[in-house]
Amino acid sequence: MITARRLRRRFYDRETGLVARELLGMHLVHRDGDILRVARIVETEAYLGPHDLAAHSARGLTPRTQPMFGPPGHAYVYLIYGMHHCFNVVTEAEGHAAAVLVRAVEPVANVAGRTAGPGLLCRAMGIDRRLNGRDLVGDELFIARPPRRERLVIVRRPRIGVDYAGTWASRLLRFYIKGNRFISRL
DNA sequence: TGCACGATGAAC
DNA sequence: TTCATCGTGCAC
Repeated sequence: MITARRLRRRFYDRETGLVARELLGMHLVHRDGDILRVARIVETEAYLGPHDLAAHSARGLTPRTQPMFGPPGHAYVYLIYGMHHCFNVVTEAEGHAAAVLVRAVEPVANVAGRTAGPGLLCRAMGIDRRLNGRDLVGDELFIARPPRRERLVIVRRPRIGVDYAGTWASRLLRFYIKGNRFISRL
């Protein structure tokens, strides 16, 4: 059972940049009705908290950003540009309001269509706002260690689409697996 | 109640 | 480079 390899709460209750890096290579799992969709995480971005001007939590606690302010190991799913969903995992202690955006995945099982981009991977994996706030230490939506431990070369880059965030725009908080062909942008 | 805009993706 | 499309947050 893949649930035996599921990440526990304490994995998420750590520094967000570290969680973003360690999520690379992990398997994102969505029990979508009778179908178990599995994909390997290959690209992430860290959003550190209210002091990070690129983070949604920088505008304070609002109905939308509520999951970010909640306990670690929960999903934060929101709609962007009126048509695309973005999937994040909440990190660090409750109230810290940090999260990791999953930007690209590589299909492993029951995932069809393109997955190189936050909106595309949500569509391919059947993730939408119904899953907002979902506990990732559960059976419907979770992240699990891959069957084999592998050595990865990780690339660090500035985050995508946050040019408005002043000095925070240039921080190296985007991470991806070097050479992977599912990366959203080089 | 109105309005500017976005952690995107696709077309041109 | 432009545009589709609409929820969110904040101004009025």
